[in-house]
Amino acid sequence: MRLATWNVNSLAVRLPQVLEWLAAHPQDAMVLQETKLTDDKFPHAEFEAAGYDAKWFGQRTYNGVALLTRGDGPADLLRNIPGFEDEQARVIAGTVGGAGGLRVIGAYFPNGQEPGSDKFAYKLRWMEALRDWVRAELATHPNLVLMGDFNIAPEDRDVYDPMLWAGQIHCTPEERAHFRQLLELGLADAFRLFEQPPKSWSWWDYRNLAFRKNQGLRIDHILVSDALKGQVRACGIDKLPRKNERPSDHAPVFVELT
DNA sequence: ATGACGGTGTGGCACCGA
Repeated sequence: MRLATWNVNSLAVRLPQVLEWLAAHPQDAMVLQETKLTDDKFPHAEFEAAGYDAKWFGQRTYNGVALLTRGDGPADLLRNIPGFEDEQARVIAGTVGGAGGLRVIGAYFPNGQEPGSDKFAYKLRWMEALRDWVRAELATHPNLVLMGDFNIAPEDRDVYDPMLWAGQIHCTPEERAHFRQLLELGLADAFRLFEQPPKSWSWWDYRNLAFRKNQGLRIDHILVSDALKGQVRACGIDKLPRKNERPSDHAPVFVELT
């Protein structure tokens, strides 16, 4: 089973690249973030033509998420965190493979802008709500994957210049504590289950030739539940799409389960 | 290093992302 996540930074711009990537790397489930499309504009026909069922949840200008799956489409679909009032479209979840199947949660964590800001406070509240909800999901779905753009670099080795980024957004102690709390629910960072090349990032700033200089952060993640941990065969980041002519600033992250 | 890039929506720029 193959699963992937990609922050596409506008699906209107990146649809051809997503279809191209899926053609080269077929997935059983893929989640997208930052589609930036209202629901009436979602290109579901293009995904259906490529063999994918699509579920989507978007809004104007910002945010927006989608869940692409092979087959009949996911069960028990959820949009955003139950009980958490949110005007922003950031979460989509569904179960693939029928009853007792795999619970797939795609999430676009808030950026947070700057520690101490209103947006940072929203990020913290949002992460608390997510954690509490994922805990409940795990209780009913032991086979669970939480993946997406976390906007958190969990450790210094996930940052090209940890001194420069110390205490900055994505790297604050509060954000990292929240990431650890997710792991403590019984989830594992699939990327770190394997030997990985040093300086592995999933995002590079558009500015300052950051990609060419490999100055980036690893902020896109795939967390697998303890029940699935033994089934993880591979996890990696595909940098190639970042070399496209009009790339997203993020690269897709993928995992293979037996 | 955060002005630098890129997307959106608006309108001749501002806002936001990370």
